[in-house]
Amino acid sequence: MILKNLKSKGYRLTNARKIIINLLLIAGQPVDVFELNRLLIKKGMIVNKTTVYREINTLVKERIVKEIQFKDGKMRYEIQLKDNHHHHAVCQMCNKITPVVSSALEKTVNQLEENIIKENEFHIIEHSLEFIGICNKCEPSRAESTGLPDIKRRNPVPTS
Amino acid sequence: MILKNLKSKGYRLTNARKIIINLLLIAGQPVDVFELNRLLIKKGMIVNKTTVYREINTLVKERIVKEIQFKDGKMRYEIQLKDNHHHHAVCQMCNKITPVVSSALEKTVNQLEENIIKENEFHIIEHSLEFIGICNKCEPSRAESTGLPDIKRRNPVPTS
DNA sequence: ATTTTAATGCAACTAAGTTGCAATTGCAAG
DNA sequence: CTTGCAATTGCAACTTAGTTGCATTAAAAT
Repeated sequence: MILKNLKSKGYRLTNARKIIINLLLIAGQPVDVFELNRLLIKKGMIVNKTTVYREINTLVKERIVKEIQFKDGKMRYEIQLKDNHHHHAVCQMCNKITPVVSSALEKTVNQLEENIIKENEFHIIEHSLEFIGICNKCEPSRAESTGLPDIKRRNPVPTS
Repeated sequence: MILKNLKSKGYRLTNARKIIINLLLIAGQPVDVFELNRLLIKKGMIVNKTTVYREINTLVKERIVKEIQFKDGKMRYEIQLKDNHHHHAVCQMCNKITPVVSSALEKTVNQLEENIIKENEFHIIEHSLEFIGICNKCEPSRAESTGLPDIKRRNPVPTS
């Protein structure tokens, strides 16, 4: 369906495009370009990084892929499946990503968006909500160590 | 109070530190390092970018400053005042930032966080919620133009 | 005033992402 | 199935945010 949709819009179904879409579908969680490249190589395909970036931007533009930023300075990408709106809980230490779904939350957020549109006169296109924390697996090691978590961020927060 | 707090923890009250804190207090909205530098120069202070980055990281570490990412590839920083938890609506076109406050939303999010902690066994430290859209001022020009908004992003989404 | 150590500046570096351009390749039409 | 054209790709060089090591400077405690 994704491919057909793209084709109908004049895009070509190139190898790179098809494989990238497939990998993102399989991934099931946000991946960065480095990871995507690793997956491509594993599939026996070497795709230039320029192409990967351009391809992803095309998919973002066509709203097939959604961009997500955690705090490590790189964009991550996730396939947008219909009726699959969700958020993420990210472990500061191991970067493990857990999807978070809550209809109650969506309801409140949608309500709020309507209010913002009315009151602040601001047209909202989308929102991004991320939870940052420490997963169960990393929690013990954090308690043991003298230091703070081995946060994988571009801008590391030093030990307090 | 911020300065006293820092001093009590063994930090020195250097010129750069004091001015940076002041500028962030005055700014009242998230600023990036480029902007912060501009403000410093306007105040007659030239501070090396390394120092600015290091200073901000110190303030983040001490939870005086909060990091926020929109989608233009640079971190923004905002002073954390107590009882001032809020979110942001960002205009894709002009990058104008509007604070969003909603006690209903906080309530729902806190509820959700408790559930995540219980069910997913994930310890949540913080969350980030941003609304992306188009402000009133930019909306007309968008309607007129053939193309998409002049999105100020590192990874621009081309016109469809 | 002296000393200690945090903070600073500098220059060189890293890494994510972009750009211009020439070469390649889908794919539609004949 | 060949041809032509525009979309796509690869490459190399570039941009920009942020980092690091190290020598120097400057708070502030004594």
